[in-house]
Amino acid sequence: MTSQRVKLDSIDRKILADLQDDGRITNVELARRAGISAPPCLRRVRALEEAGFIRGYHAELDGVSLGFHVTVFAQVGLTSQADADLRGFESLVATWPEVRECHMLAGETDFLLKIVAEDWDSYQKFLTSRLTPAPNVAQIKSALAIRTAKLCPGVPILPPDDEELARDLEASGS
Amino acid sequence: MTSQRVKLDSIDRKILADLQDDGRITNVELARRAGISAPPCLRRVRALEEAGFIRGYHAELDGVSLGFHVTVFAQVGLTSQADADLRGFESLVATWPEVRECHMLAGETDFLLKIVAEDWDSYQKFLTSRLTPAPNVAQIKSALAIRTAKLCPGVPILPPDDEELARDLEASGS
DNA sequence: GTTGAAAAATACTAACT
DNA sequence: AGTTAGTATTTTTCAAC
Repeated sequence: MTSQRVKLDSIDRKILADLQDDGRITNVELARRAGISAPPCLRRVRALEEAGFIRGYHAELDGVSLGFHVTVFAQVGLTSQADADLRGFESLVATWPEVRECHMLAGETDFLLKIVAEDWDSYQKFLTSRLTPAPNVAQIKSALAIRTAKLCPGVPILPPDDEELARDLEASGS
Repeated sequence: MTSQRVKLDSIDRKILADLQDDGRITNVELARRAGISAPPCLRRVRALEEAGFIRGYHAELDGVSLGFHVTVFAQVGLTSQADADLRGFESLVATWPEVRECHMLAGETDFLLKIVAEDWDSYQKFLTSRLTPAPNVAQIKSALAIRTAKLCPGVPILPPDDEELARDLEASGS
C-alpha cells in the first residue's frame, strides 16, 4: 500500500473489466489477456484492491431458482428531511436483508429501495411489519418488477481498445 | 450434470451464502465453514453451477473511484405494449452499457432502468442520443440518485443456523 | 521503484476406498 | 462423502532494468 497510483492506465482498466466480467478468472489468464506476465498482474490486482477500486468479489446467484420470485422497487417518502433522520432511516434499512439497495433520490428527498422477497405475501409481510411502521416513513409506493430483462453488475467500464493497450504496454516495458 | 438435486440442503445454502459474500473464497475455507471436506464441497459447487443456481462470479468495483459519479433511475413508458415491441425495447437496451438493469414493471407496463454514467452531462448525452430517440419510447422520468446508502449484490439468502447445519451434517455423514 | 523469472507453498482436480 | 496423489496456481523471493 506504499504506492497509491494516482491514475489508472489501460492495463489496469483491462484488468478491472475482466475481473468484473469473471471474478474467478485465474491470475495467469488475467495476465495473458492484459498482455503482461503473471506476477506484475497479481501485484496490480492487489494494489487495486488496496486502493479501493475493487470492493469485493461475489457469486451471482439466480434468485428465481432459489425461491426469490419477487423484486419490488419501493419509493419511500419521509416526514423529516433532517440529516440525522435520513441517516437513521438508512441505518435501519441496512439491517433488513430483504432490502438489497437503498438510494437517496434528488429533488423530492425520498428513497428508492430495491427489495427482493420470496413471494408477494412475504413482501407484504415485510411491508406491514417492517417498512411501514419505521420511524419517519410518510408514504410508500411499491412497483412490482414483472420480469428483469437485464441485470449487469457494477459499472459500465469498457476494456481499452487494442491501440491504447499496445501503447501502455510499450510504455510499461520501456 | 447427471444428478439434478431437487432440493437444496442447509450445506448447499451455506455454500451459496458464503460464495455470494466472498466469490474468491478458497474451496478449503468454504469446506471448512460448511463442515465438510474439500472434494465433496467442490463437487457441490460444480453441481450448483451446472444447475444454474450460480450464474457467475464478478468483482464488485467502486463506481465513484472509477469516475462513474452518476446513478439514475429512469422510468420509461412505451407507446406500444405489444409483446414484440416490449421485447424489442429490451433487446435494444441490452446493447447499451450505461444501462445496468432493466425491469418491466407491473400495472403501467413500463420499464425501470438503472443507468450509470460518469457525470450528469454524459447521462444527458445518453438520454438525448440513445434513449429518447429509441422506437416506441413515449415518456421518460429521470430520478437522480444523490447517494447510495446500501448496495448488496444478489438475493437475501440466509446462512442456515447451527442447529439446522448440524442436523444436515449428521444426515450426510450417515 | 517497477518488472520479469524461478522456487516453495498451497489449492484444485481426479482417482479410489 | 472421505482420503490420497497428481497437477496447476498462487505466493514469495531474487535478479535486472
